[in-house]
Amino acid sequence: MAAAELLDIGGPRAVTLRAVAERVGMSHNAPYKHFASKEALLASIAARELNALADVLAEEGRSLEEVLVGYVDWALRYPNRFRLAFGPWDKGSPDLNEAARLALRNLGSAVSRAQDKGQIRQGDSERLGALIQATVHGALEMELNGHLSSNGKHNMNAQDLALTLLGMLAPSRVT
Amino acid sequence: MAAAELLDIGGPRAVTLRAVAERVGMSHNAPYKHFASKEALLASIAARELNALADVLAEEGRSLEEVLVGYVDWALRYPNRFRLAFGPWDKGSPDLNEAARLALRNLGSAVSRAQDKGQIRQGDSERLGALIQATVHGALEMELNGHLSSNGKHNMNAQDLALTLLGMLAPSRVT
DNA sequence: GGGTTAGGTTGACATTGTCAACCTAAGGGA
DNA sequence: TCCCTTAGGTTGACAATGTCAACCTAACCC
Repeated sequence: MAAAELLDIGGPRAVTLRAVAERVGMSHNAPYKHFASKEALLASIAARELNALADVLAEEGRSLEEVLVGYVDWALRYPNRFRLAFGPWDKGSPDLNEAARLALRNLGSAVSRAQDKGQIRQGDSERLGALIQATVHGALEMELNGHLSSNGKHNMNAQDLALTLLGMLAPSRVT
Repeated sequence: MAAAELLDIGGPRAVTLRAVAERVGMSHNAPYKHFASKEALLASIAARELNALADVLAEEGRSLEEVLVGYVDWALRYPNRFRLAFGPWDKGSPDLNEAARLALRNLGSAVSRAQDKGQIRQGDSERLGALIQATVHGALEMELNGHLSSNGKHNMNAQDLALTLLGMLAPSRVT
C-alpha cells in the first residue's frame, strides 16, 4: 500500500490523496475509484495494519513477555502506523473494529496462557488482559510523544514499563 | 479561549483558524497577530489545559485514588482537550513540555504520598509513577476510542482499570 | 510632534478533499 | 455479432483552509 509508505516516510501530514495517487502514477482523483473518501482509505490501511499486528500477536509458542516485546517493537518501528491503527475512529468501519478486536483478543489469549503456566497471578483474565493492554498502549503513546524520557533521571521506556507490570503481576507467594 | 470551546463542540476538525477568528468577531487573519501558526495556537491551548490539569492533580488532601479518579473524570469530560494535550507534538514548545512535566510530576508526588501512607508498595517511586501514568493514559485512550467497551462482556472502563491497578499495587503482605 | 509598533484588515495564493462530467476498454447477454 | 453495462481512469472545477504580503490605524514613547 502506497499510503502506508507515505505514512512511514513523512508522517500523517504527508498522506494526502493526491500524493498517494501520484505515487501510484495515477491522476489525482483515481483513489476515489477504490475508496469512498480519505477517511475510508485511512481506515483501510489501519485495518490492514491491525490484522498484521494480530498475526504477530498470535504466533504460537511465544511467552507473554515475548508477545509484549514484539508488540512494543512493532509500535516503535512504525509509530505512525501504530497511531493510525489505534487512533480515534469516528465512525468505525466494521472490518476495522473487527481487526482491533482480533488483535486485542490475541493479546488476551496470550495472557490466559501465561496464567495457565502460572507466570502471572490468577483472576479475571479479561480484566487482567485489558489492564496489560492499557499499560502497554499508554506507555507506547507516552514514549512516542516524548512524555516518558523527559520525565525523570533514568529515562524509562515502554518496554521497561511493560515488563515492570508483568513483574508486579507475578503470582504473589502468599498475597 | 475560543479555540478550546470550538474543540469541545465540534472536535479537532472544527478548530480552524478562520472559525476561531470569526468566533471572536475578527477577520480571518487576526490570529496571526497572536500566534505564529495554527500549530502554535494549538500548543498554547494544550499548555493551558495541561496547567489546569496539573492544578487539579496538585490539590492537597486528596488520596492517590481520588487524584486518579479526578484525572479520569477530567479526560472523559473533555476528550478532545485530553487528546490535544497529550497528542504528538513535533516540535514541543518549551512551555508545553514544561506543563506536561509539571502535571506528571504532580501525579508522581501523589504516588509518593501514597507510598508514605503505605497504601501502595514501596519501590522505585518514579517507575511506579510512570507505570500508573501509562496505565491510566492508555485506559483513557482506549475507552475514548471505543477499544474497551467493544472488548469483552462486562464492559470495562478507564476508572475500573485504574483502580484495579491500584489494587494490584497494594503492599503485598509477604511478597 | 514624529516615529515605532502592536493589533487589525483585505486580498491573494497553493494545497487539498471532493464532486461532476466525460471517456474507454472489457465483458456478457440478445 | 452488436449493444450495453460497468469498473476504472481522466480532466476540470470548487470550497475550505493555512499562510504570506501589503496596507492601515491608533497608542505610546523619546
